[in-house]
Amino acid sequence: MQVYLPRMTTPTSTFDRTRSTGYLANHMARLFAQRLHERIRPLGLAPAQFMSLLELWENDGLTQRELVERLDVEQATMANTLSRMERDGLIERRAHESDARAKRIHLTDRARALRAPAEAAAREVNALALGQMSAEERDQFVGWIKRAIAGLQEGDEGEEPAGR
Amino acid sequence: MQVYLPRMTTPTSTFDRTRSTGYLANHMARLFAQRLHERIRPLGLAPAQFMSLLELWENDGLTQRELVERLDVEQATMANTLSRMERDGLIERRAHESDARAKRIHLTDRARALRAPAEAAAREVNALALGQMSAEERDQFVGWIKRAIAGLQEGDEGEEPAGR
DNA sequence: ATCCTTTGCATAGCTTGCTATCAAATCGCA
DNA sequence: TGCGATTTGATAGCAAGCTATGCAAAGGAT
Repeated sequence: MQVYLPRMTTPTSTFDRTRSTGYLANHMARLFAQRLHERIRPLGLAPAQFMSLLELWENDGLTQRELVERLDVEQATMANTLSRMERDGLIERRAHESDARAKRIHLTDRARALRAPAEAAAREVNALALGQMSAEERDQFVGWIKRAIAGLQEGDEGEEPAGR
Repeated sequence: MQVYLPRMTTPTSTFDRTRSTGYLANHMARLFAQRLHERIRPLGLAPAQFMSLLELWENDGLTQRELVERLDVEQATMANTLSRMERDGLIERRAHESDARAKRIHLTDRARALRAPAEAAAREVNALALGQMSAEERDQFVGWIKRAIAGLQEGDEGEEPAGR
């Protein structure tokens, strides 16, 4: 039954961060990055470099633009990450054969050699997070994250009006 | 039935980032931050400032150390965030009454006034992400994120041996 | 052929995360 | 009492995310 409670001057728990998906997503992502970083640091890698390598290991010679589209980061972010990777001897930027503006990103031998240990590190970190879950639970978890991503992408302010 | 396939020189899809929880968690968190930022930017707020305000709105006068523990970021990160908030007139650092090292963080009127619109923005973003999910699904999703967080925290290398 | 727009990349400047150090204050204990 | 160890906070330096700009090359339309 509904009863009247004395009105508090300060509203309590108006927004509970410990129950906010956005807050928890941020926390979880920071922890993922930390655990990954401590494991790949000995390889001379940082998390965003590993992310870029994941794509380049499969598709050597992509342009910066293609990487940007596949990894969904801003062009400027990718340009800076690639510069650090070039500095560290992981990639080379070679001229594009038919477009003088573009450059093809090619892996060095060093970068190719890091594939197995780096991927093993990432699998280790995923296992930490998913530890107790069954295969079905993991699939459902991943599915929900993907649904959340889709919802957040639709919510983009600058979204193009459909059909253009 | 198991058949032998020709051995590829390059292992294909050794690690599929589109199925990696860590990769997806990073992507989801970036999108959450982007959607939140576009909504609270007009208020003069950035995401980490909002996160700190969530705690200070409930507990004005915490020390930096207390904020660090509650939000699980490094002390240096919090010190810098607080400096920007001070610069922007959101907080004041006042002397602690019994410990000359510590400072109490107090909100300004401006910060207090931003509570309602900022929390509304955050709720909007959460709704974008959770859009179609039922209440039960949301609870389960949040529960799994928390389990992942717990697993990742245990996996901390520098963890203290239990009982010390 | 010549403009104008679009595209690919680089750069500057900002926030937020991290590690590593440092100074000052406090605490604990001999 | 005093001294070493711990604690609190600031600062430097780096990675990686973002927006905003600028430039040169490519493409398109007239």
